[in-house]
Amino acid sequence: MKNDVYIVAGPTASGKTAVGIELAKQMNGEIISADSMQIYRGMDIGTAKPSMHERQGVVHHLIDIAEPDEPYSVAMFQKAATACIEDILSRGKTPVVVGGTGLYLNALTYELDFTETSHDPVLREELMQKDAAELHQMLFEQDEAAAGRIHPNDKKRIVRRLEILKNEGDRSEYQFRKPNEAYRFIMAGLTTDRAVLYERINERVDRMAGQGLVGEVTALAQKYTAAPTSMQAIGYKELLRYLQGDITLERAIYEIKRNSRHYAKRQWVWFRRDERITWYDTAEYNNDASLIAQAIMRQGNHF
RNA sequence: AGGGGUAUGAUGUAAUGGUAACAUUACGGUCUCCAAAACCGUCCUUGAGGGUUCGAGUCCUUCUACCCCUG
Repeated sequence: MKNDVYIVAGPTASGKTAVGIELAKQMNGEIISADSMQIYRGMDIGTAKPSMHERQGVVHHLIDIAEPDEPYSVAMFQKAATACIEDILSRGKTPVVVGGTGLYLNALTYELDFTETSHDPVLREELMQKDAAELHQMLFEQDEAAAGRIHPNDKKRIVRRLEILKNEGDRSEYQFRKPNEAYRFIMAGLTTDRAVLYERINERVDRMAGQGLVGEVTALAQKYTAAPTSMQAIGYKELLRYLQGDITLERAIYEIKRNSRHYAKRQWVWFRRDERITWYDTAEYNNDASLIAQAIMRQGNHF
């Protein structure tokens, strides 16, 4: 019999953190964060990282495991999260994966093939200099199928594909979305009325500002000169521009709110098409994390 | 109150009298190692009325609103 692995997904500010903690408390579980930004140490306020107090003694994995200037990727997450699941199960506890990074969750629930591809920063840099049309032409010559699938303007994916082709040849034979059969995934999605969520996002950004987000970003900017991935995070990239004097603080806050709304929208789109997810409208549960956790446990039992 | 100026989508702007355009927002979507990233698509406009003209965002006129100057 396969072991259960609970997954709590949903857009930002939908209440995943609290529900995950309740779920873990009620079923003797531990939490694995599937969040591409809570990975980084020191990025606390802006990523809405749960404080030690909020964690209520529940063990959290994959939070604060990298420095902001260290590279991190899905491939590393896939490996680390799988190890965490095994570790938690071996101690007789239940893994509860909580997170809003869709690709990370897919890396766990599907058998995405991230076999050792040597990163080739030199090649990448070189290719990024070229214009999109030229790159797409190069891709077309080497892999017609991929060229058809990837939009000519999508430089990032074209370059990535060329990198794979150069370093390990064609591996187009792999299945597209092959489910990971190793565990029984119980997938729950949290959602609520769009206008309500957007309002909550706006309020949360104001709260983060009040809690000292500007100070947090200032400290990080002083400590790390180059942090390519982590400083793309919403709340950080905008405030960096403010600190450099490019935009006003008011404008930065406005952009953080807007970018957070866009992000939430993309998360919806991503998760909505995943028919394995059972959705819970948090308003129907009075936004009570404990009640929602109980409903998700019933979902697990009825599977 | 007198004089001058401006009026184009939600916002900022463009259009020798000749198909009203661009960016942002909003909305919809894509996704196999930077994913809070990257990329694609859709909607919405000439302040109101009258006139000149084959044809008006553009020229004339009245009104309205806003801005500046004077007292």
